[in-house]
Amino acid sequence: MSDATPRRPARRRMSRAERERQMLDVAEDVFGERGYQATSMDEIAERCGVSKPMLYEYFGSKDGLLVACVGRSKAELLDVTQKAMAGATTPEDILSRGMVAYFEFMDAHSKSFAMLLREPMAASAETIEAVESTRRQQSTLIAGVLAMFAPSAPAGAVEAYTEIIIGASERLAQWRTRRPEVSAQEAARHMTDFCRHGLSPYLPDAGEAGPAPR
Amino acid sequence: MSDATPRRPARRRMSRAERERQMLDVAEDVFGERGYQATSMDEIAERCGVSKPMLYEYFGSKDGLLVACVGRSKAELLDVTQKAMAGATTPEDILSRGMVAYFEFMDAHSKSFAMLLREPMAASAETIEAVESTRRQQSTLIAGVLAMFAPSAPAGAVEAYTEIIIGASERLAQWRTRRPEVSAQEAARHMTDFCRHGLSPYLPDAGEAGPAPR
DNA sequence: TCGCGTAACCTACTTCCGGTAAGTTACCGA
DNA sequence: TCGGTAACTTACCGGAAGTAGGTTACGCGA
Repeated sequence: MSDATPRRPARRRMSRAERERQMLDVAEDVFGERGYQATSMDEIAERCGVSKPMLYEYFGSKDGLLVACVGRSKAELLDVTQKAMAGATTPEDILSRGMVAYFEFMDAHSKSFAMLLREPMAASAETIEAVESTRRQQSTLIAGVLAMFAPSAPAGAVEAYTEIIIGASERLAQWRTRRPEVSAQEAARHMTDFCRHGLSPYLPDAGEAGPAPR
Repeated sequence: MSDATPRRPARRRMSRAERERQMLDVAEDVFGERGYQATSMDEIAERCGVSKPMLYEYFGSKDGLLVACVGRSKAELLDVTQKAMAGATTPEDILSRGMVAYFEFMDAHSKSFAMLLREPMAASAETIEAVESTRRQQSTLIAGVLAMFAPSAPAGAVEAYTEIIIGASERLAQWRTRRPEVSAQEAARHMTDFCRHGLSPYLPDAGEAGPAPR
């Protein structure tokens, strides 16, 4: 009556690499569902069909697990955005394609990335550093594009503009999680329009075009 | 040898309002120093010269305490930015003064606000909501300005631009914590320049001015 | 096909911290 | 001076991160 099923259907042994990938998949899901704080290592372990010490064997700590998740996505994000920008020629096109790829990546990882943008926090300096490192990676990409197409811009401005673009992109990505009817293309268009001309088309003429004076 | 001092110098009774203010001051400090996660309620209690249950008496939970801190700053931020913008007339001036006030506010609360921007997360939905509420407050302010000076802009764009400005501001504020040599005025100027004309002054002509086509 | 080394895995614990129940002290007004 | 109440405390609970040490099963050579 009791154990007609030996109760060991899903629990099979796996190689290190295989188990590691599974753990990362599960962790990304659970972190995305519950948020970092509310996620317990026991739950991740259980969903993996494995006991808690295995997670510590593989990732050292709860932070370590999150950092590993971030690290995996980081590589993917760079790959996706770089490939998207590769085909373009004009600055507008580069920015536009890059932004579309960025927003589409966020769609694919919406749950877990929304968490990262919303709550990078909780955790250790290491986690923050991992997220910042992802930002730096994207910043480098953007700064390169800016330097290439706007060689006349002062260095300080390039750096500031890079930060502006990063911050704006992340905020727009979060906004889209609350406004799912806004497509990745629309969001990217808002972004490129704003970057291209800023608010000048809508403002009363006060100084016309040309590099900002003073 | 042991207790020549009766060891009760700071520990005095206080009225509810007085104690509450002190707790918020201490909590803002400690959260700013250690980050949310790494801060223990015991430490805040000790620094207040009071026992832990008092904190729970006053704020209900660790989250509640953080939310109260955020709430207090929220009012101050709105006040400061609104007052700064009051004297201006042109859109550029409004934006510029608002941004300077914002960055100066961040300087004054640098530790704790850097934490909020860096790690809004850790905590509950309530905490996130408190931070988002602060953003909404500032968004309303910005959207109002946009609507007033750019009535021709489509509604969808206004909303998106508001998000862009919020995200960009926060990111620039964080950037300044790593680049202390950048003054609030400089950062504000980068922001206003970018908003006014975007990248167009630096880009090769591809379509001139006018509202973004397509 | 038998054994044996090792990599995958588990049970059972400690510690730390958020949160709470129930009791104690000191101020204030009558 | 004395009682009521607001401010405050000690001493605890439960849950989750992290760990020590032992166990199982798979691969592989003889």
